[in-house]
Amino acid sequence: MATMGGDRRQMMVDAAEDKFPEGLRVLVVDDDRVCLKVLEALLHRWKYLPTTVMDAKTALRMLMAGKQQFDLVITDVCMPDMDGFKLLELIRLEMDLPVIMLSVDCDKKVVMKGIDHGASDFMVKPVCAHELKNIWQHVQRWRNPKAIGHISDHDSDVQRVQPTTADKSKYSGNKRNVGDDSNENNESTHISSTHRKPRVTWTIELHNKFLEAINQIGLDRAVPKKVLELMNVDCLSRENIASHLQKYRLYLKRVNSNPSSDAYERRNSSYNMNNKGNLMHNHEHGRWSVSSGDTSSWSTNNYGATGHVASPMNIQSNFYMGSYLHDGRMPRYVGKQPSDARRFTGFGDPPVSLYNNIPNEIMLDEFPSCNYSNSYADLMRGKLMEISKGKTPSNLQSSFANRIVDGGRSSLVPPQESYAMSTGRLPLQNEMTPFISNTTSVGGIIEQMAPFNMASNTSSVGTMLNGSSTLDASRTSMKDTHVVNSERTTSMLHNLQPDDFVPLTQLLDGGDGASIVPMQEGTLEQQPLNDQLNEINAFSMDDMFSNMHMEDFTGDDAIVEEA
DNA sequence: GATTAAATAT
DNA sequence: CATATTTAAT
Repeated sequence: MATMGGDRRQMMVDAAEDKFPEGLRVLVVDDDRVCLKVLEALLHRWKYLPTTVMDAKTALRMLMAGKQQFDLVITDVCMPDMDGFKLLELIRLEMDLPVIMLSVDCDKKVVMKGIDHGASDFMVKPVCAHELKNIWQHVQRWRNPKAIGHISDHDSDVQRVQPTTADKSKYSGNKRNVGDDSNENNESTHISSTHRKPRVTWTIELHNKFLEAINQIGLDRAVPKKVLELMNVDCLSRENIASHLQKYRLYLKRVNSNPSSDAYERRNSSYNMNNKGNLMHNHEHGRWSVSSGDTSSWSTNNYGATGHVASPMNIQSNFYMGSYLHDGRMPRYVGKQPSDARRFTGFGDPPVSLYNNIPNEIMLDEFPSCNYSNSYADLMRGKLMEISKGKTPSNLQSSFANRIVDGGRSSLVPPQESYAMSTGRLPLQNEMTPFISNTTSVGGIIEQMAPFNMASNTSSVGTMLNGSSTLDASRTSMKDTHVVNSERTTSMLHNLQPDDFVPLTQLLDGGDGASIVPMQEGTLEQQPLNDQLNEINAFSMDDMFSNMHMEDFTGDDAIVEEA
């Protein structure tokens, strides 16, 4: 990190050897003058170089100034202008420094709050000299988590709360997102010893990359390391991949072995498999999931709000290859929600066009036709109506675009995806200003979107994808994704994803023979290519309707109700 | 209170 | 590396 200069480094080296480092620059923040003085004196005694400040804002300014480089911050919790937690939060967000909290209050909650927010330690006032002696270890551990074990200090009644996991953090990885000013080469970035690694959110893009890699390597030969290499996403660690791979495999297993999990799917399997479509199906706990025969489609929000079709039909050993979704929840990534949200807000193309000549009325009627006249359907209908009339549904706000909301929890999203990221938990969920603030409406939006989507899906079957894609098609770039059938042709499938989605490339593979995918035959290939614009719609509608007719809906209803 | 994604441990 | 367990989130 920035604070580590040449001799700093040496210092750390010394520290690693357990040599007591001298001259660590400590910024002490406390509105209590006496405390400040005492701390200063004590720190001096241990050869630290303390700088004292009486308020958090000034402290922050000093820290931000950059000029002054500090190795460690000690801050009181209770301060008038800005409390220690806030300061801690900001520090976490903007820089990479260990912070020790100080408070007269040794209430467990307070202590935990500090720790949870990323404090390296929590000391209860009054602080004794010996407690300060080894604070350098925090610096060291912060910088190099694996180097040291425990901070040795036999504290009095000081509540040292240090997650055991802390010392165990291995692997560099740690990509601290925000403002990771850290320059140094990897190594330097450490993880807050006291913290869990930031949670990685597997966005659709990421997953697509993941799938690409898998496809390239072959499911059976895919190992985390290779996948990681192929993905070439630098914020991921091998562990992240391993974890995801594990989940993915479990998903595949489940899906393959337990067809019953989705009656609908079974019934339509043939369609499904070939299809281009993702079937929306079930969901658990009120969540919809998209199942597809294709790899890249996912629902973006918990309700399967978005469908993407992109599909490389590359088949992995089994048709399911791609579909990630798993139980209804897997794809809950919200990464691009914004786009989707935007899509529904009504700007851009008049929704009407989405349906390509099909009167809205019909659409509207058809969809809910699934006889449930439950509020959901109605709601949807309402929404759809609204939208189709070019209105922006009241509750859909565009402002929501570009926010990353992960059901309230924030996660790290690789920068390259240009998402705001947050540290594992630093960003207090409720006050995480910079990136995810004011999400209040977001939840609502998502909720609102759900019905809408369902509506489209409701159409039965699935369609989610289709329904959505239709929408997408109309307003998005219509990038084409080349899909190579195992066999020959490269059929062009429109990538219905919103522009920002990373299109799947690849696929040609032909992986295992299974790849049949005659699929598009019916629709796609036979479709007059020149239909260009309508192609998609046609295709979507086709599916939609065929599905609708194929099924009497009862099945779907059942599914729906199941929820 | 159950379920899950992702992290972490084995 | 695979698999199991834990954690933190809904």
